[in-house]
Amino acid sequence: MVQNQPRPRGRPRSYDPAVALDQARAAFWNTGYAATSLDDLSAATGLNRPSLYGAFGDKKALYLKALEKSRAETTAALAAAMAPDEHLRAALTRVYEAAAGLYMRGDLGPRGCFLIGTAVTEAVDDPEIRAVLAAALSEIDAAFEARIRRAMEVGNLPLSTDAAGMAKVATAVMNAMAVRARAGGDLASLRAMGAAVVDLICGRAGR
Amino acid sequence: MVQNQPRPRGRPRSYDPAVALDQARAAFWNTGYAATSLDDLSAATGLNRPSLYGAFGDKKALYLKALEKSRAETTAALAAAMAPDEHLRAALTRVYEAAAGLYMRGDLGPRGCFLIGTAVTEAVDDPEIRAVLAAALSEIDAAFEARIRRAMEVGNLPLSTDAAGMAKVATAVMNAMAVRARAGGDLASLRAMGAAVVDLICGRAGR
DNA sequence: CTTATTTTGTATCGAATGGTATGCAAGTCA
DNA sequence: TGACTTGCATACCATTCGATACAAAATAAG
Repeated sequence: MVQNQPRPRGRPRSYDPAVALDQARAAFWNTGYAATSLDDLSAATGLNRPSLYGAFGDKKALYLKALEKSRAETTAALAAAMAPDEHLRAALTRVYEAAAGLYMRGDLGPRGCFLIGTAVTEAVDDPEIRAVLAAALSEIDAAFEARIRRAMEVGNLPLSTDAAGMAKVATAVMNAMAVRARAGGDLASLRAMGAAVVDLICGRAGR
Repeated sequence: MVQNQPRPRGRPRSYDPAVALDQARAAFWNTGYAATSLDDLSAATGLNRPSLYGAFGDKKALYLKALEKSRAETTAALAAAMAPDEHLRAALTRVYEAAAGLYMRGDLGPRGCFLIGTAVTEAVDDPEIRAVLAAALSEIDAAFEARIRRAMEVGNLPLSTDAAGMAKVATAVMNAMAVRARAGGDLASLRAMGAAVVDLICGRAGR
């Protein structure tokens, strides 16, 4: 928290840039990057076009800010969820339950994960978007892999486990849950998918 | 093959609609539905706009035809790949190897699966696209599940196996491979992901 | 040949797009 | 108070968008 910051010189802005960014992201989230117009973004944020440009730059820059925010939030949330010392099964279950719940939210309908739902389409043609998406995926992989290695050290998983491969599968299920949410899948189906991969990773007996 | 069909009345069309549909799909595949303009489609197919309309209807109808074709091809290919009587491990390995190879192709760069790469973004706002995507996913699930059940009957998997859940995980990895391809992942990484889930499903020993 | 029928190419339509110039409003600083 | 600085709102710009009207071209039928 920055305190006692001297009031800037000119007219104060009438909105909170962080809030506006979230609102813009919500608009992108529903309809994707290409199909979301500046008018849509203006309506979603309450800012008119010139203010949007002043605050975030052009449409692409605004989208990249939203994308980067999602990447950071996802990585942070995942790290936090996997931190506690408990059984791997408990950690993974909590992660997938949380993901399923988050992915089913959305004003217009369940909209999954922002990265999967919007960046994947743009990634082929746009190197910047592709780079952020790749970074996010690799960070998610790393978080799962680190947690799996911890479980191996503690003896919850055999030492012969292919931690990297298993982590990729764990990430895959998270990504696929986001896909299913956008495809209209119900919460129970998402949860079942999470439970199934937890059983595969931790062994079904471990219940 | 329909033979001896009487030549239709008016001026013959100078293109093959099936080829044109594939070319249009290739354009959508790269940049997604919203970002692909009619000019792009016209350039990709060699048809001018009026001919596109005559052959396929408006942009949305053209996209839906491409989407439906992808759904049908995917389902058919999957059914064929899983038909032979062999070990589950062999069948799954072949499926993932084939998927990885297909997903890494693309004129502009690896572009994954058409359904995942283009329909997921549109699905929230468009019920028709969402329905095709949901149908495709559920058909893929069903194909995996049927194959897993066969393996259970033959004794390749324990009878206590959660076939439906396992099938969802199998689908998830296929979907995630498509995501990774668009995100710039290399072929080896895709193959590793496939191998990892095969090990998880069939047991690592079964090599 | 003429006529009927269908496709193709050009040219264009109105609307929506991303982006911006300009003047007014709301503050701080001296 | 008055100069200065910054954000806001209206109006506008050129371009691109999806879609179509219309006439020339190509073929079969009569």
